[in-house]
Amino acid sequence: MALLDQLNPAQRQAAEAVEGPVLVFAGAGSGKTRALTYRIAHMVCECGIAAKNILAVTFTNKAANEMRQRIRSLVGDGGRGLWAGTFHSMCARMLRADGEAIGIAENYVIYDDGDQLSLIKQSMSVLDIDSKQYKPADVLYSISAAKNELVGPQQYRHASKGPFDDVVRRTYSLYQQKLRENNALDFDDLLMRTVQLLRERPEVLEKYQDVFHYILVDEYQDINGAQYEFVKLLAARRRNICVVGDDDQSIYGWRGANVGIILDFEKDYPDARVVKLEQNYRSTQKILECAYAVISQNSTRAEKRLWTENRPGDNLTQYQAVSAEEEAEWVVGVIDAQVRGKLAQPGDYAVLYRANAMSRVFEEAFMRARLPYELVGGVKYYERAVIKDFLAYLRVIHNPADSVSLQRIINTPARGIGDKTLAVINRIAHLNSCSPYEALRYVANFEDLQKRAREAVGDFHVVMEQLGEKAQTLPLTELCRAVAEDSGYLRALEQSGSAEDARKAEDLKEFVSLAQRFEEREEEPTLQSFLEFIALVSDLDQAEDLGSKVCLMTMHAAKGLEFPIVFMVGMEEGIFPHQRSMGDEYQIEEERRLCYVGITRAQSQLYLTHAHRRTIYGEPRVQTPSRFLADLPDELVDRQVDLSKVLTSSVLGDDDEVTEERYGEKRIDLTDILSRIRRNTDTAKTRTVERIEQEAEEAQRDRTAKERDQQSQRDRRKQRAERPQSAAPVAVAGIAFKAGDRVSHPKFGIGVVVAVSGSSDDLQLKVAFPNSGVKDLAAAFAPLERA
DNA sequence: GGTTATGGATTTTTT
DNA sequence: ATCCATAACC
Repeated sequence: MALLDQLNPAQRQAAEAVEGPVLVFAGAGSGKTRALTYRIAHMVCECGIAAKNILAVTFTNKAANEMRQRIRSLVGDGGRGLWAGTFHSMCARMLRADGEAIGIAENYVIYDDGDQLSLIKQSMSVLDIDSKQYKPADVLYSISAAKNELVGPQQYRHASKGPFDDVVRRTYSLYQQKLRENNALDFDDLLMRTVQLLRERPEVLEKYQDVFHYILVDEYQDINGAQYEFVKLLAARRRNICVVGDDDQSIYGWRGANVGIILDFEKDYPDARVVKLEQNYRSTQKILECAYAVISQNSTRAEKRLWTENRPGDNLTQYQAVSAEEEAEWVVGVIDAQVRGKLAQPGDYAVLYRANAMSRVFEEAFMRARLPYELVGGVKYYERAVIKDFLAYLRVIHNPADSVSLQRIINTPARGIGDKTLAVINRIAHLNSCSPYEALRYVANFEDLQKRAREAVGDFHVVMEQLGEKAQTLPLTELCRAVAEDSGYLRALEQSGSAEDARKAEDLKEFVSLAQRFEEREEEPTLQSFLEFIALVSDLDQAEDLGSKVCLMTMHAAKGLEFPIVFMVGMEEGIFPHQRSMGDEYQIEEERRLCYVGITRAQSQLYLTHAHRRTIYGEPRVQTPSRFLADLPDELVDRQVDLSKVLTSSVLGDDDEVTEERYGEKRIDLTDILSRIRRNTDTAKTRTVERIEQEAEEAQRDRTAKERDQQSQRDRRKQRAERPQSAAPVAVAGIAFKAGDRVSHPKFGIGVVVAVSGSSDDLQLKVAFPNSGVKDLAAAFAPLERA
């Protein structure tokens, strides 16, 4: 049993409970993936279970790949045949194989959000619904929510029947019909229709039940109704179902995830074994304590508490900036100082924000400081217009019934086929009850149209027909090249002369080489498998050179990741928690979970910042610190609240913030803030000299150790989490300085303390000044003041 | 049929 | 502020 000896007792329990229903609560940083992979390895190597009888379902391709890889490295070829995939890819596969039984053609295409929206708009306009009064996006959202709960168009009845529900119901029916006509499924259909298949075709269900003897579901807190039913059906016979998740990290409720499902697991399976992974290997004690202080405010959660054998660590730092710009400057200043002082590398940092819109001011600050950064998320590769255009060509070739794609490309590049011509095409399609693509061939005889338009359509049709022929014979890459050439799209981009189009042309060429790589790698590189891959695998080209740069991302995007040093920025009411969540306690709880996720990303240091004034949608506003900041225990946070900022703007402004600053729901007046600040300074001062010296020395030792350390970057990160170099506070003339502090010097101006060394009598500070560079200063003599 | 003005809204986004 | 969509233009 040497295999499982490498797990802690709780992890081991999770791995050993092979038979029957198992619920694993896996807290942040508790070694969940480790427990899971060892569990599977144990099943294969020690229980004699064939890998091909195990199904591991995840939400992301990344998670699925990671699982596959780690299993392989544990058990080698024994792991061959393991079913590891996302819900959507498993469903797509099942529908491809058996969908015909419920009327799904084998060459169906998968519609993404954009495609869905255009089909919704199309449907609404047919139904003569005013898209100003009812926003298509809202309607789509409701339809999606219905599908996630397995409510079909017929059953769609809302409890509160209003005009909006009526609109949704009517649109829903037509939308589904249009999907059928286009031989398309949207993301939600993949799940809903698979459940339909399994419910209506017992022989199909049995077939899969006979394959998947053991089922494992990751991130179970994020599951929606359809996914729940899918898993439940597959597991019904053998009941070997192991689900893993953390209700405290459920942050996708707005996308249909239902935390209640994980909390109800024991109701579904009363004999379930429940394992809690509560030992955290990631963060310092203080970080975990703060995380708990926040999350424990939530009322609906399974009680559990992370603990760690890691060191207590540094206090958290809270910083109040004057403005969004100064907030970014401060964050970048701290990072820059620490990096220059060799306390950390850019890849050790993450800047986390609530919404992508906040990335910009940080990008600008990082650019000015010439610090390498990486924007994670944002506009995705496959969502770029060029790529979508090109894909639309491929999709029409594969499935001519796809009218959404046809509409996208029929005048891309511009060939003089506008709305009017398109309307004619649609009318012909309607009259002949054929698809718009088939209608193309009749346009030539349609006298209503100008000769020019008819010829343009004819030419386009010929090109597409020829490409369709080529698709039968040419391998994928060649086909892609032919499409790029014959469509005239590449030429149009190259000839346009604009820099933007030149970049698009490059993107397009890059996409062709991506197809080539797919062709070389895949066993069956058909057009169909390629399109499916693109639709379901969005994150193939991520995570390579990440690691040497500061990561900028949303807190959602950070889930599952860890960083030695984390900045959570924009900690203000209305931003975090977000304005649109503030009305509803349930949504506030999700925001709080998001805050918990953010905090638990940090291994050794955590900074929380908020701006006193911020321009939102072009309107300058005075901001209130986030209620989540008030949840943090005072003794664990050094709050750098600059009273002069508050006072200045309060005196200048005439709003009701004049005498009070709000900390969440607690209203406190300025004298209270003053006393808080004093208290915090005192805490810093009362640290014994020995203690401080010890920390400073430790930091120094770590630094020298690091020089020798030849481990890979990854290992280094880990180590830092366990024994991070501390920015040790040092008491000088009654003032505690630590790395990251802002100081002011009469000659050099404002700077940031980068490193501290020496004994209490002879303290040496390294201070980075933006204009004068890094200076070595003796704390006892240099005329330094806190800035 | 393509180009510029106006109005409106504006989170998060594993698939 | 800025992006997007529709509308009124050329």
